[in-house]
Amino acid sequence: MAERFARRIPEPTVVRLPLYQRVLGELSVDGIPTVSSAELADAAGVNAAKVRKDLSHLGTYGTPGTGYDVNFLLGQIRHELGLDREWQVVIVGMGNLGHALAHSQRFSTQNFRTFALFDIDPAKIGEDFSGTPVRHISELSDALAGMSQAIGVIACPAGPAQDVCNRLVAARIAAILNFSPAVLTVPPPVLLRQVDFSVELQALAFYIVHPEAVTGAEEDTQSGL
Amino acid sequence: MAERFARRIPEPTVVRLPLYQRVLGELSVDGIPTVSSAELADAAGVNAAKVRKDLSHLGTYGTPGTGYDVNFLLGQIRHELGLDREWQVVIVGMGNLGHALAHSQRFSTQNFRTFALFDIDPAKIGEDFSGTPVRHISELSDALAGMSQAIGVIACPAGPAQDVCNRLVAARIAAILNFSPAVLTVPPPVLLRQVDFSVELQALAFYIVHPEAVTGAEEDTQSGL
DNA sequence: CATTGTGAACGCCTTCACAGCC
DNA sequence: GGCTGTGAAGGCGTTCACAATG
Repeated sequence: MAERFARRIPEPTVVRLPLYQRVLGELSVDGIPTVSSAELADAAGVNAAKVRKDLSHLGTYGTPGTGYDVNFLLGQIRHELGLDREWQVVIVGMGNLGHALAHSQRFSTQNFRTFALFDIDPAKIGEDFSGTPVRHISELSDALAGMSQAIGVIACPAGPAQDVCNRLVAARIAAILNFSPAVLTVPPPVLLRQVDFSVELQALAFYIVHPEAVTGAEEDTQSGL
Repeated sequence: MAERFARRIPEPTVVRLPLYQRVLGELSVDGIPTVSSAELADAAGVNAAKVRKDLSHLGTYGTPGTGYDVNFLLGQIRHELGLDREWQVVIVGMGNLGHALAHSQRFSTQNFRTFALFDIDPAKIGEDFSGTPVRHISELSDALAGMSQAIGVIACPAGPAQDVCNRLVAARIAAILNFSPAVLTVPPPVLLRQVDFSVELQALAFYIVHPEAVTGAEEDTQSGL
């Protein structure tokens, strides 16, 4: 059922797969039939050895002397990332960030379907986002009833974040993407990832103050992910 | 001038410093005088050994048997992160995400001052965000003239992102935080960091599809950053 | 006696380099 | 000849464990 012996894929590789997926998608649209690891590496801003090692974790898909078949490799990666099925996403917290995420092309693209929106503020209930109404957070469990592998996005302030998180967990969410600046705790097997703007901003400030601490980017002039 | 012999601080540590900074800020507000590495670790969602090793990169600030002085350590970390000075931030791209970032408390807090907003769409020019007007991107160089260490935020679509990036570089920006799903190239010594929502979403999807690939979180039930 | 700071061991990802294959 | 796949080497952060210390 799974692909081969399901060798474990390192997390750094997992995070680069979406990058390759995006680049391959563009190549596919452009009708380019094959890519070498060097070309793919260049477009993705990494080095060729890393690309080959990453792809080797998925299987032996390349052809020596030629490279990789763009469409085939794209399909394999999309499958590996689960992008060949549809994912239900719920967003909790319809402040400015929630608005932005709900409107985002990128959430609706790639088979991530924004399925429901929630807030705790009565004033926001009922607002409509291209057909999806904002509902009160107390309806969360009902809305998620029967969904087996939904993904929750927390876009509320840090204060209520753990409470929202608990509600999502209680509603049997499979995974949570947390945009609030709060350290959250979830029980297994619920998955949790964090996106924190201010951490990135502070990291940039650190490296401006400490230029000597910058790890020189290699071949090209770009900083890695 | 610099702190001691400016030992190089590993990037994973740099990224955790903002986390410690936040937790210590809360402890400070609560009037708590000291923390042990175990307590700090717990609040930050990491383990105690990591906290001690991280902090040891800054200096010998702890007291055996007692722990760390909250206010003193907070000051040291804030200094290290450059948070004891003010940072000018410009945002390019005033779509939904740009709106959200411009309004965000977190950008205005922590001494990051949103100094100017830009867009290429004439319809958006002139809109006002709590006193900061949206200007046309062609004014970027003028607006940044004389600023030595400004930080640029790219919140536009992938298409124009490299062009925007080039304009920021030409305007002598010190660092760029890129929210667009594009691989950007900048010349040194310009710093670049990437925040990509859809990568995180796709990573979550991957781990839902491959539960066996999840690296079990240790002590507590939380997934790391 | 609780807790720090750190050398050493460990694990893991990255990079190298080249045999193998088209 | 060009390029992949991969074993081996290298580098680096994490974890361990304990001597040192107030």
